[in-house]
Amino acid sequence: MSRFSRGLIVWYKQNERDLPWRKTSDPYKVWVSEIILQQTRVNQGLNYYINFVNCFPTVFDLANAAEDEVLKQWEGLGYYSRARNMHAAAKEVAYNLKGEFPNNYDQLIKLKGIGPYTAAAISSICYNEHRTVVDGNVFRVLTRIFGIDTPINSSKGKKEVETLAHELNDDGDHGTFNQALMEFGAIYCTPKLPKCNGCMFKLECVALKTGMVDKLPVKEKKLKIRHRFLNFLFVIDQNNQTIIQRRNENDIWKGLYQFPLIETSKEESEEIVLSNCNYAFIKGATINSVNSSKHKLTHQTLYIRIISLQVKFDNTNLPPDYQLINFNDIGEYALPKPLDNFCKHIL
DNA sequence: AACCCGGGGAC
DNA sequence: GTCCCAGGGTT
Repeated sequence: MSRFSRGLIVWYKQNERDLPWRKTSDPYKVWVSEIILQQTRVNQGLNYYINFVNCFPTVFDLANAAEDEVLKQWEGLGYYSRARNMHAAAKEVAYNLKGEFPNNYDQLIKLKGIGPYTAAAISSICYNEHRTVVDGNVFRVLTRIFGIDTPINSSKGKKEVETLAHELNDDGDHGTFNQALMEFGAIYCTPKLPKCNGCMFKLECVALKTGMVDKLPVKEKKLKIRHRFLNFLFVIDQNNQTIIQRRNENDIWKGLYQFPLIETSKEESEEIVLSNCNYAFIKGATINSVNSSKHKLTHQTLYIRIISLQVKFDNTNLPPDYQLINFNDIGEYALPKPLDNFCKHIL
């Protein structure tokens, strides 16, 4: 076995963080941790992991839960398809696989929400299958140490790093190697200000020798940011009732709940927004207040406006798919972050 | 291959 | 403001 893998694993055993999913061999819990940590830093996902496995201790508990319940646990974490796909996969495991979690890469990757990374992670960590993970950390560490300047978001660059990583994963403990490589990227070989001075690879790192540390990995293509103008109507009547609607379209926040929405293509005044919408329940309503905020996502900038309206509901006018609830029960529904912030603010 | 999907932390 | 995080699904 190579000096690289041996040294890395020794480093890991001395420096690994104390994290709950490293103390279990239950593939269900390892799976939950891997899904939560997709595109999510450990510090952001840690409490969600603890709450999630507490709420759904086994794959049967998750399978038997309602989707709204699962999404409520996921509220605020983002990328909600992870929760929906994990719920669907839990049903598959519980009902069609008799609760026995797939124990190899080829079966794991068939489950919804499990792609090449997660299948490699679970199969190597739980079953010591010889699979190698390639995540953002692995891309960064290996392109720097080996001086690879092929764009990592090209298929050529991906394959180059995958092949290298798999060759380096030549110690017998493949799961530990994978976790060590990712941990090294997360703690030492960070995107900004990596700790090159104390790095165990400082003598051989091509990027350090050639002054390319802050240039690698190379990524081409910049994404365009879409601007959207979301006007929500927070209507409330004398009995503290309000209207919500489940987002079921293929868009951000699918499966979460929102107040009645009027989306415009550009900034509009409240008067224009209200006059151009055909919600019957706002007839004769008076504006209590208007709350504006900007919510920045990776691919979209959302200009959020929440118009609070005092109304008297005429139940016959409630459109289909809209629900009348007591505002005191709003906490039972998973809300997009900006709406959750609003509700917490006015309570 | 290109695009979509959240939220937050570090700088 | 910029970058990117223990990625995956869809088209």
